[in-house]
Amino acid sequence: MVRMQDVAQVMGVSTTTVSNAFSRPDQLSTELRDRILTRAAKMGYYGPHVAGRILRQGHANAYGVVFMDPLQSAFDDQFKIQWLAGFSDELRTAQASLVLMTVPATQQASATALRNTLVDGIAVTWSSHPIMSMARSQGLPVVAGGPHGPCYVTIDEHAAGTAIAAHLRERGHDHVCLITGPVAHQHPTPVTMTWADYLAAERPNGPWARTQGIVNGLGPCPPTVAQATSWGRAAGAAAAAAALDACPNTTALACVGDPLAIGALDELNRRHLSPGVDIAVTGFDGIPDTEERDLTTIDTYARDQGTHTARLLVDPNCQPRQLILGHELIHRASS
Amino acid sequence: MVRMQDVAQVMGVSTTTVSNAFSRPDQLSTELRDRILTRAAKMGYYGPHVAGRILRQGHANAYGVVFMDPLQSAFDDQFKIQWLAGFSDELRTAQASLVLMTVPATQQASATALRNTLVDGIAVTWSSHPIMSMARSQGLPVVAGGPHGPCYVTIDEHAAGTAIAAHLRERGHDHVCLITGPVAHQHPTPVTMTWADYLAAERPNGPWARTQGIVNGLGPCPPTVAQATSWGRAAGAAAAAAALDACPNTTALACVGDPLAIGALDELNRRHLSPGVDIAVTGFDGIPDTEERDLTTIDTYARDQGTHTARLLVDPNCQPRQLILGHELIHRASS
DNA sequence: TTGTAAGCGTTATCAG
DNA sequence: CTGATAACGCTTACAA
Repeated sequence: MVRMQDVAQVMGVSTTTVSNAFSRPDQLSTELRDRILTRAAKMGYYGPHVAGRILRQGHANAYGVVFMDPLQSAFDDQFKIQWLAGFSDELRTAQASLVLMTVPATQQASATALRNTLVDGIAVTWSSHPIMSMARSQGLPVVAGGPHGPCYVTIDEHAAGTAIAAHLRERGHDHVCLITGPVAHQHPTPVTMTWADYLAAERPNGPWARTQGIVNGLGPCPPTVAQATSWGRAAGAAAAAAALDACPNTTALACVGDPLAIGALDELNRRHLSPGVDIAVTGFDGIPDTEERDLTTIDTYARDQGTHTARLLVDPNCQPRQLILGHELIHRASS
Repeated sequence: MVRMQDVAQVMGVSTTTVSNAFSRPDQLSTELRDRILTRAAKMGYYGPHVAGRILRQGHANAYGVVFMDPLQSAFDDQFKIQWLAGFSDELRTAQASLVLMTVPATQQASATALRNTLVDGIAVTWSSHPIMSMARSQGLPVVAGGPHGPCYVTIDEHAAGTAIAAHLRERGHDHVCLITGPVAHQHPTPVTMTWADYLAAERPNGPWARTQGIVNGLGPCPPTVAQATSWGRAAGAAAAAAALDACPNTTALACVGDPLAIGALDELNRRHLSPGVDIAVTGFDGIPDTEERDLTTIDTYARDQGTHTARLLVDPNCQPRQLILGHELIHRASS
């Protein structure tokens, strides 16, 4: 490998001058700089070695995004995709690198990840992960995807939930079924229950705030709950089926995520029921697919959340550091 | 910042011993190791600094994946998503980091990217990009996504194209329209033409091999060509509409990518034509959506391609280094 | 405008 | 099992 020193030696100048030729053009004459650059190229020297620069400067200009599961599950999630697109674009304009980290939610895995990854900060897309506190205690900047810690980007999930519930109430729905995914407990098949039972059984994990928001917005008419086996579309269809069978008088399905809601629409199709006419369906997040399916939902501006997260990471002086972005009710034919 | 040396000094041992305590447990007594580790933790030392290690060892244990466009377009592409999932899983088992690089296809951008990114090798998902030769000339390992250079992972695109064309011929289709995306030239609206004209007008970029394979497989009945304005679903629908209007006797639409084909199915729906009965439609790549739409396609095993690419990158001794993986015709109702 | 020299934090080698 | 020493390749005060 040819080093900066080699170039300097051949040219009969100091390494400083060669360094400047590459990184601080204003520190030497254009003429000398050009000579150095062309000579370096001829010698097979293509510029300062990244590792050396990083060690010296003390930062890598790279930021990590933490996902819990095998990446596949993140890519199946349009919300995360949109979020990542925004995040990535912002990093690119800042000339920074993006490192994708898949880290199981354990102390062990978090420690290993932090010891093997060279980044100047990390973003965690959803709620809590042991890596968050671990990174913070090591002095590594962290931007969270929920209202935890000193720096985060989120929306007012509770208010958003309330808004969509209010939308349903205005339309006279007083037999709502809430369709949600696995939170603390995972069942092998969809389970239906009363809100009171659900409240007693589950822990406030996952999108708890939006769930509570929906229920609060429903006011005096607590929903029944159908708990799907995953947050995906097929699981949503199965849960909708279970809900409709268990509570035939249901007039609306309030889903805690868009994929669940799209699955519910699938199930209505299968039963030749018309969404928005026979039964209302609402989603949550505003992923692109909701438009085609004409699904009423809350747009949580995933892309913007990603953009702002990157901005906080790149610029430690960016204020404020606890961002609660807006959301928007998208009223479509499904309600 | 607390360094390894500080720990060594406090403990009254050499830095070597502290280093060993973290990285080579067999080089010292368990008892001493434990004392060092607990003491280090107490001092706020969480393990060797990544940048130092990287500089010393000469490798970063990180690998880059290069995308041309803003990441959004990569995420809209299910083939790339699947590919990336396989790639990522393989890297994870190798304990290596994954760096996402979005690099416009210019010399300038490629040079900048290589100078700012710390990776031990890169993968380029499709065909040629200036960064490939640039990286190789700098001694950085490159795995390509097409049959170029010393190391690549691909399938026999020509054979795959021939296979799907043969499938159509067996079913008696002799008025096939080939639907493809923009290759060298981009038109503002879909354009239809004869194969001869297309051949004369376009350069052998993009998925040229699979296109030629399809045409060869069609044998004595050259297709007409409809060139869509992008590789996406909506563009596929528009191109299908143009094709059906221009050539009413068309009996089959052979699409060069699955999204185009799904768009074509959309258009058939709109015209109340039945895929596989009134008109045959075929796709290419075998993305997950094809199953639901009952689309005949070629599964190119995107995930496997990603996995093998990562393996070649991680293990420079892995042989052979020019992989042509298998593909499979998936016969469904659309033909 | 250019040069000198001191690190940045680690690990490999080799000797004890 | 432990320690001294020499890189790894670069940047940046500071001095000339």
